[in-house]
Amino acid sequence: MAAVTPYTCGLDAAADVIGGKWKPRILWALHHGPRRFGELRKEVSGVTEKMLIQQLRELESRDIVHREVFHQVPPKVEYSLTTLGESLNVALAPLDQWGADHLTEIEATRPC
Amino acid sequence: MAAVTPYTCGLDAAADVIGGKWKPRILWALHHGPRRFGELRKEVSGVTEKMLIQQLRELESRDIVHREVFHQVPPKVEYSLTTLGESLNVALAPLDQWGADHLTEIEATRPC
DNA sequence: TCAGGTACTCACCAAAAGGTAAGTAAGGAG
DNA sequence: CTCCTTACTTACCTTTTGGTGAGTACCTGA
Repeated sequence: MAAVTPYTCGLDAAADVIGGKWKPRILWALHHGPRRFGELRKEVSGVTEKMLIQQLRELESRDIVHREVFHQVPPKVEYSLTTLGESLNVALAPLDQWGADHLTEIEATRPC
Repeated sequence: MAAVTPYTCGLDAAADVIGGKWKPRILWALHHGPRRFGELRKEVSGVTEKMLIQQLRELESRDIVHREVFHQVPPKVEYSLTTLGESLNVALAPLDQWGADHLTEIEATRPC
């Protein structure tokens, strides 16, 4: 019998979902409520439009974020967390806390 | 005033530590106690020697895992979690749980 | 003398991820 | 008729990450 899942544990699966340079920051930004594309671009500083869209699309296809288009000119698109996305953020909270708690150590051992 | 930290939140810092294709699985394998290099190679199925060492070295430099050499022939090296590593694993537990809980959805929306 | 077992180490290559810069669409304002 | 805003989209390039396969060091036991 071959493995039914490509993942070896839940952590493995979760890592697949939040993997990518900008996803944690996007998730964190959306934690405070729906955001427009342009707002996210500002809040997630350093991200380019291409990367932001790419990551949002991936999160959308994973049903982590919801995309709502308002048919206006100029266009308006709002991104928000789905129920699944909110539960993911809840699971992410302890990790965020860990990172905050050990920020000094983490920075001290940062490569380069 | 420039930012003092390269990280924008704890999650960002944590992601930097656990980033890499094999780190979550290595961490999970070490959760059950110290492991020799050869044991990890078997438990983390699919990993090559080069990648395993590389990731272990990174975790070691971040003070997440401890490396202990036994001066024998043939050589024996044991890897185990440090206190920091254990606390990281604790923070990772909810994420693992989330992944396990939503395995079906995650698989269903997997690209390719 | 030589194979065996363990933990690496290295040179080289392939693939994936990320970055840059320019362009598109749509309609309202001037 | 042109500019403005917003949210993308595309082509192309660079960087990072991961993979392959071979080689090394060490002592032991046959």
